[in-house]
Amino acid sequence: MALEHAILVSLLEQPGSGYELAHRFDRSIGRFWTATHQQIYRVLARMGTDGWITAEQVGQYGRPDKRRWSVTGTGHAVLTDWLREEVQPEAVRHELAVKVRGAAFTDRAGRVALLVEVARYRADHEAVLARYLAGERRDFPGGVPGDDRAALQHVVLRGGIAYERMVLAWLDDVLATLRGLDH
Amino acid sequence: MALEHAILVSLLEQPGSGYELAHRFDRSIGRFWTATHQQIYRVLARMGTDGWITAEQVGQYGRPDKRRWSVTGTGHAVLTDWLREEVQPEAVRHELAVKVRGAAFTDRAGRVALLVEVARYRADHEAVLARYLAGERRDFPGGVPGDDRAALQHVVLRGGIAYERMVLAWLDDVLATLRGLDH
DNA sequence: CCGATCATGTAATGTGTTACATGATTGG
DNA sequence: CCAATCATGTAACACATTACATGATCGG
Repeated sequence: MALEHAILVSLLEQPGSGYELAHRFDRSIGRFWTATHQQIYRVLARMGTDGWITAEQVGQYGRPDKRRWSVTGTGHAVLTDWLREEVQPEAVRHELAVKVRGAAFTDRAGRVALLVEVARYRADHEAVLARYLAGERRDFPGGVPGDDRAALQHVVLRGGIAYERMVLAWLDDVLATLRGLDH
Repeated sequence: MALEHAILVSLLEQPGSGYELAHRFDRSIGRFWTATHQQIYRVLARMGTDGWITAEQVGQYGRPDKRRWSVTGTGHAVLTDWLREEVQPEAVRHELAVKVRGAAFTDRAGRVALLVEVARYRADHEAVLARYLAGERRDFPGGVPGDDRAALQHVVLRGGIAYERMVLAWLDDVLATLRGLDH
């Protein structure tokens, strides 16, 4: 219901090709909305025919041509309307929580395997946190807010940082709990 | 990829009908995996034909008959195999974060509307936290762990509590940021 | 010359959502 | 008698994922 809107925000921040958008959805935007390039191309095509965005053909020397999409007046209006709608409760899908409860129904070897996997998963999240903190130092040095756009991007990044810190603390709790089970 | 597994865990904890499962997915399991009754019935049927679960017809006086599903040996084996697989990175979909960044492209009135909506959303999360804490007092009084299953259920609940506290703190940050923008 | 990057897509399948559909009992 | 709860499903559609497909240039 909102990939369109995430794309509108991203193109308003910076016009670009489907390929570039796919990369942003792997990096900055992907922190809070994921999408693959296949999804993005399909939705861009629909948004184009609906008049929310327009493409400008950009010839590049030694590169395939690309289409630089930017948001039209209609697209901007669609976004402002959407911003006024209620925020829907998030659909939660936390696989690890299912596995932790499932650990009650496996043997000692299975629990040890889960413990190892949780430790690996924890390392992934530690790396994500490190990336966020590096991005924060790079893009928001000194903690002084620039313009409104930067202030809003920064508060979203702080959300990502807070999320990762919470996850790491919880994973420590999970590890301690798994270690404390009767074997 | 894992609604089946969430259902296996839930049925191992307690056999029950599709209707009952739908309710659990509205309450306890729904904290970390959401599903509607239509999805659940479809998946239950497939799991039944695959031999992961079996139904026992339960006649009830003054109620429609129901099918009490329970997990077979095959189903249990499917679950233990799945527990050994890698945990996939979660697909993040955080609509509010998109809206916050989108707020850079709307006018003062739109930002005020968003502020009001964030406050409402915050109240929802405060209510969820209160429910979790009440559930914790009810199901895990004194903080003394019972058996393994209770210890695992409790650590998952603590994760939900930590998540809600993190969200509330971040929403305060968002509210302060929105109030601090140049108008 | 080979792998990475740039750039765009189609096709098939799987999953999720919304709407529709039925019918009984219990409690107010 | 009416709304809520128990109980089960189908059908249509929307959305997401995975696999397949192409073809150019740049750097080592």
